[in-house]
Amino acid sequence: MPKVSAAHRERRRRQILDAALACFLRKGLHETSMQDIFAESGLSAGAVYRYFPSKDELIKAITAEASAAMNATLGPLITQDPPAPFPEVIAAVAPRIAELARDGGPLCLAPQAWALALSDPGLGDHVRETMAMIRDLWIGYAARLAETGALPPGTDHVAVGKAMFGLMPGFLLQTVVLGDITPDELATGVGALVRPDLRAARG
Amino acid sequence: MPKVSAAHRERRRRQILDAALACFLRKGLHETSMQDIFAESGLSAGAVYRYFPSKDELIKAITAEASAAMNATLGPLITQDPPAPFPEVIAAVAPRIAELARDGGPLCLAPQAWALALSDPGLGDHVRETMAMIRDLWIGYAARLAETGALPPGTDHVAVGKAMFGLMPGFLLQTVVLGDITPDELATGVGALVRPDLRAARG
Amino acid sequence: MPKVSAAHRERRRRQILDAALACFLRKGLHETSMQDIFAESGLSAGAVYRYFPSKDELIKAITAEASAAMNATLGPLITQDPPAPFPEVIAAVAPRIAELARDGGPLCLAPQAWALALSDPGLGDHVRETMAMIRDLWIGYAARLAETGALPPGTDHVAVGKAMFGLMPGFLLQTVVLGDITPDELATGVGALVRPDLRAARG
Amino acid sequence: MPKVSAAHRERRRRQILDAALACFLRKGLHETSMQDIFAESGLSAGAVYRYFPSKDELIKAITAEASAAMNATLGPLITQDPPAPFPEVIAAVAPRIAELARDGGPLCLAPQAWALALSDPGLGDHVRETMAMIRDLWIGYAARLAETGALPPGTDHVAVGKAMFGLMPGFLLQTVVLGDITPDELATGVGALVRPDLRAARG
DNA sequence: TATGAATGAGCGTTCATTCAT
DNA sequence: AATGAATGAACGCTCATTCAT
Repeated sequence: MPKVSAAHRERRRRQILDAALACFLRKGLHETSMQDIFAESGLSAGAVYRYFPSKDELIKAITAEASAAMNATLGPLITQDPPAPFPEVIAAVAPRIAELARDGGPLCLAPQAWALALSDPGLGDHVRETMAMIRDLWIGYAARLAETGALPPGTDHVAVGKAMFGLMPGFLLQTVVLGDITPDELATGVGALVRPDLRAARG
Repeated sequence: MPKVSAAHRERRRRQILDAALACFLRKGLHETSMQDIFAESGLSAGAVYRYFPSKDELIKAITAEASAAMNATLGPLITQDPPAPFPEVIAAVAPRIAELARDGGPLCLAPQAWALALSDPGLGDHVRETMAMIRDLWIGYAARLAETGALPPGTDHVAVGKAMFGLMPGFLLQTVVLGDITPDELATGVGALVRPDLRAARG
Repeated sequence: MPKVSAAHRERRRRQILDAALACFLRKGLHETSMQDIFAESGLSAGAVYRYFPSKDELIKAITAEASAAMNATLGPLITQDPPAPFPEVIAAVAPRIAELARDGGPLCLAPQAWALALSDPGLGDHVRETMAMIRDLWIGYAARLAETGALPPGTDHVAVGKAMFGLMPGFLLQTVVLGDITPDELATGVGALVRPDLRAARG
Repeated sequence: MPKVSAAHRERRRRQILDAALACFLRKGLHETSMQDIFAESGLSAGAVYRYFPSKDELIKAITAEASAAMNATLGPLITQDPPAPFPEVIAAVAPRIAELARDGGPLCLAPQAWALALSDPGLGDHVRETMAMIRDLWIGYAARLAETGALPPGTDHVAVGKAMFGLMPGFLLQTVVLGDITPDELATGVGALVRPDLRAARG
């Protein structure tokens, strides 16, 4: 019989996750020490370690939340059938990404997570899976586009999906690193680039 | 009057830079210790510190080399006037990026450099400048495209340049993290996406 | 008036002691954490601490059980009067020790207890008392041997008892550390060493 | 070309080993923290770790010194051919052991080393090897005794050697734990126990 | 009686950097 | 110019123990 309620446990978990996110955003993943997180959360070392067995697990949990947010944002917009025209999707997705990436949003950590994929084998797998999952959303979208004839017959929808997905890191990077791109700007730029029939109404 | 020749100093610098790159690629920027670099270079701590006053400077020098390589690759392809059609540029740029990002190429470090921009104020400025510089190449290319009429009059060439630039991090990431994209695939995907007049011959 | 029956309390005590012994044998005294014991016993921290106020007390209780087992084994064999011949005693004692020291027997902990005597003042006294008590058994045996004339008149029976006792740690150590001595071997070796009249029948 | 002389390095090593020995004797192997050793030696963490890569290696080095001292003491006394009579050997060995075990002598650590053999796999092998090596000295001695006829033909000299070796831990334990045995007492006790022909002059 | 969340000092170890030689 | 021994603060993590429930 648990000594504290599941709600209490969940609150503690959140408390730790919130503190960790704040620290990670402020100082970076590597530069944040566990002591920083203890201080930020107001909890002791032991308390934090009861909920997360290692710093890596904490990072995993935080990045999982970020990718879940990304999925939740992206999913409804690009899994609908028939698919919305590409410029519309970009115009819808970009502001959501910008929102998640502004000022302490969890997407600010994405570039650090990408870096992890290259230097930390353990966390790397996790990052790779997450990235692949989100890209699959785009590939699926491209497939639907092809099916509905918005892309010419014989189009390699996987290649198209990879290219579409590839716009997102670029936008995110310009948002969080350079800070001088707006969602509208992306929509405008992409709109000016793409073929007219991708702009056509659905169906 | 210098005690050793400039050539000797340059050789030493290279020796250190090569060792640092090897270590950074193998273990990551944060995970590489200065002692790793001493060992890899065969030099003593003092010797390395004579040439680079801190680990940060070493990272800066390495990332500067990577961005110089990127510039050197990109420059000739997109600064020419009149500008080449966009799909041709992508088809030319993608293999060069893939080459620089494969298997110990310096571009493998790019995601780690991006991450630095968000967590390390000192190195961040450097990364930001570098990134802005490369993006300016794309914005200039878009401007020239607009001038030559390949983009409709009134097109926001800055937005277009930002979107074009944004494809590169996405391609790089899929190359180094997921490892399952080819330059051809990017060219195909982008080709299927862009407007017919962007594909027209130059002039 | 007790809230739970003495039997219940005794059962709990055993449960804890059994778990502690299992842990101590598996990981060693120092390497075993209290949380290991909580897990092994299936009890909570609070429950264990209700029965044993500290890890030291748990160790004391475990080592007391081991030395009680040793006493119970040794006592009947060497306190009888008239005393049995020394080789016979060794031949009887060695297999019992080997049995208690094999594979999870409590005597496996003896060397760790000896070590404690030197590094932990609190537990040290307990170990010292225990050791002295067992040695007194041997000194008493030597005294009786002297009385019955199996040792020459004027023999320093304390010195003889100390020497006899001293064979036991050596045998135990070879059993649990090297694992390549049999009780028979000890009996053979000692038999070949001792004076003929110590081998004579009693009385 | 080394920056400091080999002599300097050896002095540092000694300084660390001496500090470690002092700490280990005072507080025990487990209870001594590396910080204790830094403080006792007057050196920084980094300095100590330059010479010994881990606490385990420090313990190995210390116990190796103790066993080397034991070998050096025992060797000349029991490897001579023809072998000295057993009581003489005991009378010669006991005071040397007592000396090494008194008051900060390295043999005080022996029981802790034995304990390690049972709880620490890494250090355990080292302890086992050491113990076997010393026991082999006794087995060799018993073999020579058998050859010279001091033991009856057909005597199992391995068993005799194991029994002889076994007296040493017992004596050591009584010396360092109980502190109430003298080398003379051991010699007396053993002398009263052994067969007359083992006391005969050599050859 | 029993729970188990919480504590926080302390652990072994690393590492960027300095400086006497 | 070059060495490499030395520094010492900081790291991620553990653990015997307590106490509100």
